[in-house]
Order: sequence, then C-alpha cells, then structure tokens
Amino acid sequence: MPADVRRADILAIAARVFSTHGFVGATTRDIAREIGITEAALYRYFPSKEAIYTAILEERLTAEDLVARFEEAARAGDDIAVFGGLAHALLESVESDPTFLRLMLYSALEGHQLARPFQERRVRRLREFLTSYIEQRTKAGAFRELDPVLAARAFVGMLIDHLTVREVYGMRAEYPQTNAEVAETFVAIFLRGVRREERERAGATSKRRRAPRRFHNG
Amino acid sequence: MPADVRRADILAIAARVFSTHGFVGATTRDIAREIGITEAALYRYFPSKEAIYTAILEERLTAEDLVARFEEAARAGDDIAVFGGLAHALLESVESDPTFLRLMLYSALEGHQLARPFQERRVRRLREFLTSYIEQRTKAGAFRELDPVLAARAFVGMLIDHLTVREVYGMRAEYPQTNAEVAETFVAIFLRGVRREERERAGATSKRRRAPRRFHNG
DNA sequence: CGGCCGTTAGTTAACGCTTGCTAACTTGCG
DNA sequence: CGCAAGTTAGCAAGCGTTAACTAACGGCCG
Repeated sequence: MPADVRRADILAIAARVFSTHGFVGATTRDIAREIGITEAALYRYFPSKEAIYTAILEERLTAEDLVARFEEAARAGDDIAVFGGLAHALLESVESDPTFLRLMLYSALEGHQLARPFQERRVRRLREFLTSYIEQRTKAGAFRELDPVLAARAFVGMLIDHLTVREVYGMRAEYPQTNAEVAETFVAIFLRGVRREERERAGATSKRRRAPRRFHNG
Repeated sequence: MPADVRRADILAIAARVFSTHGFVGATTRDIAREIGITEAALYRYFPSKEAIYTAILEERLTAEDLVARFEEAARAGDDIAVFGGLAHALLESVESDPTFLRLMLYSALEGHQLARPFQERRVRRLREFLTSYIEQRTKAGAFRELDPVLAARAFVGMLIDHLTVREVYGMRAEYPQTNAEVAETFVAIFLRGVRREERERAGATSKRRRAPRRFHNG
C-alpha cells in the first residue's frame, strides 16, 4: 500500500480508537491491530503515539469551517438562517461522526497540553462569529440588551449538551426527536428569548440598558 | 487511623485522582501515594480498583438531591424560583467542586458499564422534574406549546455546557461573569423563550398546538 | 533483456518500565 | 497476647518503543 494512503488510513482508524478509549486508554497495539499491521510498521509512519494523536487533531481542525457558510446570512441579519442553519449543521455534523466531539472531550479531560491551542482556536471561531452577530443585531435594535458572550454560549450550549447526552452518554433512546425538530425547538426558544418584541422595539431608545430583575440574593 | 475514617479518606482522595485522570489513567500507586499509604494497605479496604470507583459513584449519587429544594416552588408555579434557583444551585455546586462533573464525563466516555445506571438515575431525576413542570405550565397556558423534553434539555444544556467549558476546558478566563450574572442571563433567555406573551395568552384556546415555522428542508 | 542495488513496507522478537494485585512479614494499641 | 493497620517485596501481564531482519519492487547500466 502506498505511503500517503496508508498514512491517511492510520489517522482515520487511530482517530476512532483514540475517541473511544482516550489517549491513555488507547494502546498502539490496538491501533495497529485495527489497521491490520504490526506496531513496528506503525512506527515507520509516526515517531510516537503522541505524534499520531496531534496529527489527528491538526487534520480535523483545519478540515472544515462550519461558520463560513453563514457569514452572508449574518451580513443580511437573517436570524433564522444564521441560528437555524448553524444548529442544523452542528447537529448533522456531530451525529454523522461523533468522533471529534469525543476526541475534544477526552483531550480536555486528560489535559493534553498539545490539544489546548487547537481547542481555543476552534472554540474562538464560533464564539466570535456568534458574539459579533449578536452585538450587531442588538445595535440594530432587534435583540434585547444581553451579554452577547453569554447569549452565544447559551445557544451553542443547548446544542452541544444535547449532542453530548445523545452521543456520549448514549441516551439516544430518551431523545428520539429528529435533528430538524431539535433545531426548530432550540432556535425558537433562543430567538424568542433574545429578540426584542415589536412594541418594545418601537418605543426603545437604542442604547438603553435595562437592569435584569434579580431573583436571588448573592 | 480508624477504619471508617480511613475509608472515607480514601474515597475522597481517589475521587480527585479518578476525576483528573479517568479510570484507566488513574493508577492505584497514584491513589495510594496521595493518601500517604502503600498500595497493599489500599487493598485492605477495597478488593479492587473498580470497587473503589463504584463506591465513589454510589456515594456521590445518593449524597444530594438538587431537585427536592424546588418542589414547593414548582407546585406554586413560580418560574423564577424554579429556573433561577436551579440554575444558581447547579452553577454553585459544580463550581465549588467540579469533581463530579468530570467523573461523569469520564465514565460516560470510557463507557464504564457500572456507571450507566448511576447516570440514568441522576439524569432522569432532573429531567422528569423539569419536564413535568414545563408540562404543567403549558397546560396552565403560561408556556407555549413546545416539546417539554427538549425545552428541559435546552435549559439544562445551557448550564452544563457553560460549566463544562469553564471547568473542564479550562476557559474560565473567557467567561469571567459571576454565577449570578450567568444564571440571570440564561433564565431570562429561557423564560422569554418558552413563555406565552400576555396578549397571546388572553386569546389562546388552551389546547391549540401551533406548527413551528420551518427554516430548512430536511 | 537481465542481473545487481537501493528503497519501501512490512515482519519477529525483545527491551525496560508500569500496571493491578498479592503473600508474607512488622508494628503498635487495648 | 491478639488483632487491626500497615509495610516490604515482588509477580505476571501489558505498555510504548526499538533493533534486526526480509520480501517485493523499480531503475539503470552493460
């Protein structure tokens, strides 16, 4: 088998093994056996177990940019297209291959110092896209005055947590809804939660910040 | 040191070690050294590494019932007390000791079959409490017609994901808001997202289900 | 065209070390 | 003394990694 094909082969299979057992739990023997070669052969392509791991992370990170597809909708201020599209894309992407979600969780828990920069870059991209979109819509008077960072986190959180419960905790049976239903419900809750109502909008001075009502002491 | 004290001591320290390295990554040598005894001594209290692990899970599960404190508020239909109180309690509890969150994540990823029943019991409790509260409020005409399971998941998801990002991914610096701010923002978004508006409420026939608007094809 | 040669893709076997776990011995307190 | 609590010392298995070797292939000179 030619070297470049074999290399890609190794990365794909190793990613699966790492994502199911973690870096510590996955053994080079496991990986080699799954591929169908010996461990020694594995070490002809990568100098160490860690090198395989970081190669996987690097590959996955540079692979796709979920956000790019929604930049035009964001410029147009199309809330449904931005949040609905993003929700749908995220749900479909993770469902079709939960490997990356598991990989990210494992590497965060294991505290892999090599994984940290990857995570930051990846998280930051989505975070900044959503945060600045929310700020834009707030300035336009369409959204209420809320911490845009927290609002973005709230939206992404619904999705990621739902996916985690379904794909990692293995509770698919408890959440049998289709991705379309899930996306619709989450987007509906979120958008109604952040949007200013029409009558509010008409009478609002654009920069007024309304103090949130307190419901506890501390 | 008396046996029962030592046993509790072991469980507390082992929980910390397991939560930072996972079941596979934590070694009995590590645990023993952290306690300040030898491995052999450890095996006088527990017959195996797994026995220590399951004892920890059992202990933590039966320890506290987060939900019980909010059952009265739920009967009274006090949305702010239920969701605000729950959000605040969850944020404070995990922040003061992220051990359990990490333990749950690790055990789900590692697929520990002993952990599965614990997770289900724990998740189900909160899930059923929130789901039935949301159903109750929907019947009362206070909430819009939404899938109550997904609505509950959306609320819990915001919180758990925020905590995961902060405590597991180590991104505390990116989310410097106080727990009170976080709880207020999330509860505000969620409640406005699920509540029926007053004018809607006045004219609504109580059982009407409104088809959600579609924003994609699939 | 044929025989040498370096390279490529893989093997077998084993190394040094760590793992979960245990038998046999020692200490100190009621 | 007698027993609970802890130690020393170590085993068998499994870990990441490496050395030494081999079969198959392609190019190139005579």
